[in-house]
Amino acid sequence: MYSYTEENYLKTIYKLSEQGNQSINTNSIAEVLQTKAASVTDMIKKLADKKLLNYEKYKGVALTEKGRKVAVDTVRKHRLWECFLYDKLKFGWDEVHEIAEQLEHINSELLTDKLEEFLDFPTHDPHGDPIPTKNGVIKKSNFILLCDAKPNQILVMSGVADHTAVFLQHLNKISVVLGTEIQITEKNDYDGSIAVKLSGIKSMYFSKDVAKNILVKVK
Amino acid sequence: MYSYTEENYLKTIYKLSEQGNQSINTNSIAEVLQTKAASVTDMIKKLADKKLLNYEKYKGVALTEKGRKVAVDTVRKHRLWECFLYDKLKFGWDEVHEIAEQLEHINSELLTDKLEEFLDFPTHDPHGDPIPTKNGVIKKSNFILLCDAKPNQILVMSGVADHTAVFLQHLNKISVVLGTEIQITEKNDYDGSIAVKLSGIKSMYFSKDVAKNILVKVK
DNA sequence: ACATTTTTTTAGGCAAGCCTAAAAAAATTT
DNA sequence: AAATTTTTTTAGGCTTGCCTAAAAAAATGT
Ligand SMILES: [Mn+2]
Ligand SMILES: [Mn+2]
Ligand SMILES: [Mn+2]
Ligand SMILES: [Mn+2]
Repeated sequence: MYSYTEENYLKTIYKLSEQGNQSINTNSIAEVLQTKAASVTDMIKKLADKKLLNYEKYKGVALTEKGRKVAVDTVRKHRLWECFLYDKLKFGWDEVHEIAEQLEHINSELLTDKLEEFLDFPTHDPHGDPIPTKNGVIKKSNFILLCDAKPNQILVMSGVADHTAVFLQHLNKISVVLGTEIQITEKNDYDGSIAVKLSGIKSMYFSKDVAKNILVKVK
Repeated sequence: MYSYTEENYLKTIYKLSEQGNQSINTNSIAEVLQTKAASVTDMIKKLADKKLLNYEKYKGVALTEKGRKVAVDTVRKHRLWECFLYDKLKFGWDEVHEIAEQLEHINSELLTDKLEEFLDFPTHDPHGDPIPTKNGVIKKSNFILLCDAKPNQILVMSGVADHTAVFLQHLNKISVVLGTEIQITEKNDYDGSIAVKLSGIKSMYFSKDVAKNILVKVK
């Protein structure tokens, strides 16, 4: 139906608009897709012709409902494949994204549905991100940043704000995975670092850089 | 490494050369790939530049060892994915090929290896075709055509010569699947049809068209 | 308000992969 | 051996998606 490239543009625009931005500008799309602004202008004209987004010269773009559906479906496939790679093939959570970038473009509705069933209808991917339903509904997670959480509560590690492999590998190293219980024992205003207790036993310090990229919910 | 299109050309040339043809001509490639001879000439020049095949004007092409390796690896991925779709996702054997045509181009050696392990190192795909090893070794099956088999022996259905969905669906209809035991009770020279007994009980007639597309081995 | 900087678009061009029509070579028929 | 048919290649052109350089518009600074 849509090309690999078209799906990637739509997905990028969708993600940028989820990050608050109302209208998405050319340069930010170019940056995410590692391409040039001129190429973005070319493509958004084509996507606008296909009614996948609304575009006014010099005013940025916004997805139409049709475009949003394609984008969300691509995200759905991406996250389902990440679950498959993580749960079934035993890839690490730092390895799944790159392969899912390829798999998300496989075009077969029946395959997506059967995959979902095979995985037992997962609600979140290995990074804690919600999996959109077949109808394009995506549940907004109410996770908070660990750096914004109150001390002493028992928090459950539920997602990441930084999806890079290096960050995920760092979390492996410090034994923080989805489901790990975290209790903030002390907050340092000076550098934003925090002292935590993991699983009620292991005491550690997290730098601000780490604390601001971990998503938690109160148990 | 190689594009979707390049892999498809190499796979097609490989399969044509497996079918006996020593040197592969332009028209036969065009026919399989549903394209024009002129497009084939374009592409084989590029593949020859990349040392994936040897090409002499008007003389046809033959894969180099490098080209054969790419082709066999694509076949390996295709058949492993067919196993996944059939064994794990419960697709019918008539449905798996089309989706595997997409999945075979996913580029990750680690993925292929982990998939193979997850499937418990299958030796044959859902159509009875052998799965090449990681090093490119492909075991030649010594199956014979049902129409060439001797009467009264107990034969085991082991593969198909016709891979089309309609033929596979017809086999479903007449309850012939991989592993079904077939005994020829009578051969009719006039029209090539045969009388058979399935699983030692069910008597049926197979037309020549059916009998010549079923591969069996003697039990 | 005007000048400068940044962002975006336009213009023109390139590679991959495809096409049709025409030319050239090879194979077949007479 | 010559004529005809078939196969293959060449020539030229199209679309997609990308690029650089230049022009135009918008945003920012003074
Ligand atoms: Mn991902
Ligand atoms: Mn993810
Ligand atoms: Mn197949
Ligand atoms: Mn097969």
